[in-house]
Amino acid sequence: MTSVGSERNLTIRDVAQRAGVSISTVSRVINGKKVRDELQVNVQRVLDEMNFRPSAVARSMVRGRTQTVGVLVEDISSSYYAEMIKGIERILERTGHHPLFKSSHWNLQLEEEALQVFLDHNVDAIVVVGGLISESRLQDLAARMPLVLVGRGGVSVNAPTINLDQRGGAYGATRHLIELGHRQIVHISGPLTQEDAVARRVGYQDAMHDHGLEVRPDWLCEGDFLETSAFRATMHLIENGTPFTAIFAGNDQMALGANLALHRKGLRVPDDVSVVGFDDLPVSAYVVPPLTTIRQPAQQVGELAAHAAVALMSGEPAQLAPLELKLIVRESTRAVRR
Amino acid sequence: MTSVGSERNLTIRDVAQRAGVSISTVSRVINGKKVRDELQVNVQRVLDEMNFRPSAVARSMVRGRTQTVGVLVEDISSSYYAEMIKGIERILERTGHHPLFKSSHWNLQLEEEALQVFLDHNVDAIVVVGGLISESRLQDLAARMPLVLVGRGGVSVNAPTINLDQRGGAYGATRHLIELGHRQIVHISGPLTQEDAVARRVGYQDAMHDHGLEVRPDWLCEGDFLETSAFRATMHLIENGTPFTAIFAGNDQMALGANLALHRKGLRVPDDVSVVGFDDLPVSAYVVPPLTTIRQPAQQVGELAAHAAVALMSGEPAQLAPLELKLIVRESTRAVRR
DNA sequence: ATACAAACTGAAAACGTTTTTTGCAAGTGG
DNA sequence: CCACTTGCAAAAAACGTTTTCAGTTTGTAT
Repeated sequence: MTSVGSERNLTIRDVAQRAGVSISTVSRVINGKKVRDELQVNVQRVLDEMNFRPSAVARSMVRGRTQTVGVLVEDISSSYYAEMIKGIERILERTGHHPLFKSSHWNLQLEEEALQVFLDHNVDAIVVVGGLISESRLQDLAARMPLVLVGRGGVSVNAPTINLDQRGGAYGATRHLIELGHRQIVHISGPLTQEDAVARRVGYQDAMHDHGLEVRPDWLCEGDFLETSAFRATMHLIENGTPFTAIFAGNDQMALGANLALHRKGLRVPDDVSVVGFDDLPVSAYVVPPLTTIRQPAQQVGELAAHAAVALMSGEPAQLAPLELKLIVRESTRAVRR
Repeated sequence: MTSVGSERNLTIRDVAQRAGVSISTVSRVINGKKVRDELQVNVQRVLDEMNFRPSAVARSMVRGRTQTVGVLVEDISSSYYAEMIKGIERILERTGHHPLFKSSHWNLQLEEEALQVFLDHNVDAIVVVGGLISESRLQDLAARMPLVLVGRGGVSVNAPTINLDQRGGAYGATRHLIELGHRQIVHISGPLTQEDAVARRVGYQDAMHDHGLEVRPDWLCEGDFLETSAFRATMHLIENGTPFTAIFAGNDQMALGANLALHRKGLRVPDDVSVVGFDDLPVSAYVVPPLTTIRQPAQQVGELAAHAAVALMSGEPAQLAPLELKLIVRESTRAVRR
C-alpha cells in the first residue's frame, strides 16, 4: 500500500477514469449503494490503490450537511470546560461528527462572532455552554437548527437544556459546614454577572437562613472565579479581624486561593478553618489537604449535551437524564473547634 | 435591522435578484472588488438588509482554501495542552483562521485518523503537538502542506519545529536541589515511551552525574504523568525505607501526587522533603506549599506555533524565536536539614 | 464623427461531490 | 414476437460561490 494520503488533487474523476467507469458509479461504490458485483470490486480496488478520499468540502456542499457541531464555551483552557469538552469529544467521535470549539471569554461580542462562524460554516448543530447571549437570540437559533443549551436558565428557549442545580449544590456545601458546627461561614462568590455565581450564593444564603443563622455582610465577598481574587479576599478578611471558622468558595480555584491565604496567615486547614469548594476539579483530590467540594460531573454533562445534539440532528427528541451534584467530603473540612 | 441571521438558504442569487444586478456583481461587492459606486452602495444596502452571509463551504469549494488549521494534541483537556491551545486560539483569531482541535490520547491510530480528518476537510495547515506519528509520515505531510511541529524531535522533517529544552530544564531543576544541599534525590518520570519523559530523566541523570552523585536504581521511578502514579510511587518509596530528601517529579501533576503521599506519611514539604515539578501549571502557584517548578511557556509555544503556521500559509518562512524554560522557585524546596 | 481604449457588468465555467434523470439491455408475460 | 417492466450505468443537474471571458457602455483622441 502506498503511503497514506500521499497525494491530493485526486478527484473522483481520476478514479473513474482509471477504473473505466463513470463518476456516478465511483460515487455509488464509495457510498455503498448498489452496483454490479464485478464493478464494485474493481472500483474498490482502484479506490484502495489510489488511496482516494472524497473531499469533505465538496460533500458538505452538495449534501447541505457538514458533520460538524459548533461548541461554544467561555474558555477552552479552563479546567471545568476542558473536562466537559472531553465528554463531548468522546461522544461525537463515535457518531462521526467533528466538534468545532470556540471560546468566548465572557465577551458578548466574541460570543456572537463565534456563533456567526458556526452559521457561516454551516455546522449541523450548536452547543452553547453558559454565555451572555440573549434568550431571544437563542430562540431564533433554536428555530433554525439543532441547539443544545448547557448551564443556562433558558427556560423560555425551546431547546434541550442541561442544568445542574447550582443552588442546591451550594446549599449542600453550606449545610455540610453547618452540620460540622460552623456558624461563622464566609462565602466568596464568583462574579455576580454570571448566573452560576449568583445561584450558588443564593444557595449559601438559603442554607444559612434555614438554619437560623444570620449572614454578616462582610461574610459575602465577590471574587472572579480565579485563585487570586479569593486569595486577596481572604487576606483582607483576616486582616480586618472578621470572625469566621469556615469558607465556602464559589469554585475550587477560589478555594485554593483562600487556602493559600490561610496558610500565609498561619491558619491551618482544616484545624483552624474549614474550606469547601465547588466543581471537583481533577486536581482537587490531590492538593494538601484534599479539598472537600461539590462534584460537578463535567464530563457527563458534555456527554449528555453531545448525545442531545446527535439526537436532534437525526430528528429525534433529546433524552435528558438529570445529573446530580454531589458533596465530596475530603480533608479540608472538620468539626469546628470549641 | 432584522434579527441577526434569522434566515438561511439565502444565497447570493437572492441578493442579486433583489438588488437587480448579477451575482457576479454581488460577489464583487462582498469581496471589495471594484464596482460602480452607485451599484456598490445599493448592493451593500441590500446585503445589510437581508443580513446576508456567504457560505463558507461554497467559498472553500471554489477557493480551494478553508481558512482552518488542524491542531493535533494528546489531550485537549490536559492543563498543559489547554494552555497551548489558548495561545493558538489567540493568534489565529486575529488572522481569520479557525483552529480545528483533535485529541489523540496517546494512541497512534487515533492520531492517524485525526490527520486524515484534517486532510479530508482540506485544512490549510496542520500543527502537530507531540505524538507518536512516524517522522516519514510527517515528512510526507510537510511536503504537501504547511506543517508545524511542536515538542518532537523531528530533526529529519523539513518543517518548522518548536522544541523546548526538556533535558536542560530537568537539569536545572535537579541542580537547584543539589545546590540546596540535597544528595538523595528521587526522580519520578513520565512514561518512557514519551520523548519528553526520557529527556527529563536524562537531564536528571546528567545533573546528578555532573555533580558526582550516584543515582540509586530505586530513585528512578516511572509514572504516567498523572497524580496517582506519583502518589503510589512515593508511598512505596517511603514504605520500602528508601532514603531520600528530595523528589524531582516529571511534571506538576505528579509533584502534587508525591506531595500528597508525603503528607499522608507525615512528612512535611519542604521541611522534611523538597519537591520540584515541571510545567508550572496555573494551579501550581496556589497549592500549599506553592510548588517550585520549571515553567514551560505553554501559551507562548502555542502562539509561536500559530504564527509559524500563518507564515507558512502565506508562503513566508516561519520565524522561530527560541523559548526558554525557567526555574520558578517557590516554597516546596529548601536547603536540606543537616 | 469615428475608431479605439478603458471601465464595468453579466453570462458562463469551474470547484468535487451526490442525486436525479435518461438511456440501454435484458428479462417477462401475453 | 412484441410490448412492457426491471435493473443498472452513464449523463446531466445541482449545491453556492469565485473567477474568467465576452460584451456593452462610456470616454478620449484623432
